[in-house]
Amino acid sequence: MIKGRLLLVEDDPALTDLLKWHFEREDFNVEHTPDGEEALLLANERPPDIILLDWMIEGISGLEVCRRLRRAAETANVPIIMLTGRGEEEDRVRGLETGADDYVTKPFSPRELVARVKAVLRRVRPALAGEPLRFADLEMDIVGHKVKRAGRTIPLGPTEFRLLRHFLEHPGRVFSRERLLDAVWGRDRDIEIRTVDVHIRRVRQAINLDGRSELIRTVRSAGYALDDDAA
Amino acid sequence: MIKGRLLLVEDDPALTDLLKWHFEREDFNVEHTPDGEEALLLANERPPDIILLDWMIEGISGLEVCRRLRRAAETANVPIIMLTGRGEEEDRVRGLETGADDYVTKPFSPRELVARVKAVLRRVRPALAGEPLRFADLEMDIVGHKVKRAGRTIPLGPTEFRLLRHFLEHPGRVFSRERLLDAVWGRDRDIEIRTVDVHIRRVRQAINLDGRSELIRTVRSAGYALDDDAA
DNA sequence: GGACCAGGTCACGGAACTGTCATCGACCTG
DNA sequence: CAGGTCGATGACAGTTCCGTGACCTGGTCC
Repeated sequence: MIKGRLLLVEDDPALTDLLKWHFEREDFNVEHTPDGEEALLLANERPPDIILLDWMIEGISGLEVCRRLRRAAETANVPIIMLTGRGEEEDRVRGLETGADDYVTKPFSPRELVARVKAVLRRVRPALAGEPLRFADLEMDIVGHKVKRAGRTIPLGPTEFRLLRHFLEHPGRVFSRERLLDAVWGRDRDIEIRTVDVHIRRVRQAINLDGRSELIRTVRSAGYALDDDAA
Repeated sequence: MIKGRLLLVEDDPALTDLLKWHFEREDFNVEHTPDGEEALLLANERPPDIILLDWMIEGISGLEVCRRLRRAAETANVPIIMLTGRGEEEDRVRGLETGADDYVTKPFSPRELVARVKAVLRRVRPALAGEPLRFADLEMDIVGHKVKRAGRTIPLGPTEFRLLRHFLEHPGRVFSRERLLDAVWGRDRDIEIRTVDVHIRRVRQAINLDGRSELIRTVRSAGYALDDDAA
């Protein structure tokens, strides 16, 4: 389960490796560059969920990178944590006032940094911390009423959304049509049982659009289930 | 201009005075209590904009206060900064994982703490920090009551302004018409529910003037949401 | 008072969604 | 392999829900 995309801007190879290891262990997707200009390009092209920014890097200074990130509309809301050897109060205050969300002084504990990243993300992306439902490359954001597969947004009607949600909340379990009617349509409604088939098909069509693998397994004479390798 | 209401939970009188002085100089409205239980009561009754919480206080521990604040719906979203003498990595990580937004170790610089409070508020309540709200190429200046898209100023009526503001304060989330009425028009007002549609349309018209992409997504049978790729 | 403006309501038309059916095909079973 | 069962599919009509233009109201500023 991927927690988010992290851009690490750091020119010390040893520290880079250390951080990479820690964050990848926590299921972050880590991109890395030692260069300020390149960081701006990367961030602009595909904004990450959070940026770790060393103050002293090749090319332009981290502070300037921070300032420019804030100015560009695409990255204005991306949280930034500054990493630095400069521990003077003056520097800290300047870093925070430039728009950094946190300011961590070297040497620091990687575990603490991970905790700080999570704290910031919890704040900025309730969707990320609020644990969207995931299964394989499928991702459902409940509060945002949005479904993505491999990053692409999938259009779903209300009933299809509820149906898929029910599967995502009980991955791997097989549900009979009756139970699906109860859970998705409501216990009292009087619906033809075969209608479930049709909605299953619609969900399948939607989430398999660009030739992706089947995720809903048919269990003959039993029902349906969400499954990694459904035929 | 008042930057916000701050609740200080701290039992050291000297430190209390020092912080009070610093924050009041920055136009914060500071409430104070040395007691954990009382802090919970105060916060519950009228949630402040941010809480500074000492770990070692009379009665229950700061960590426990933090946990309970997070659990109560009224205060679940109020940012918390922990102040403490406990500098061990273990403690820091635990504090951050309990739901604190930042963790500052004594002795600390009051100026840095102020900067950290502002950084957290900038994130949580951009309006309080005097920061404009941003989403994609949309920009709202709360104090100046001005909205721009891609640099161009957009005229908006008062109600449309409040409606858009509400979306900008909770980007990506879906709101039902009922909830929008509560949030934008006020809980008690008796307004026809479909009126929301009309105002949504007016906001859309205004912010899409020069052929720009749609930002407000319609979620059938659920409501509306601010969204990057709203069909 | 009259012109203007923002806000609220209404009703129509159309788009999207939903449930049903008939048919076809896949799979099991003996 | 033949018959039977069960699921998949395409089409369709009814319904729900949303977008829109038009209208009405109340307030405000000359």
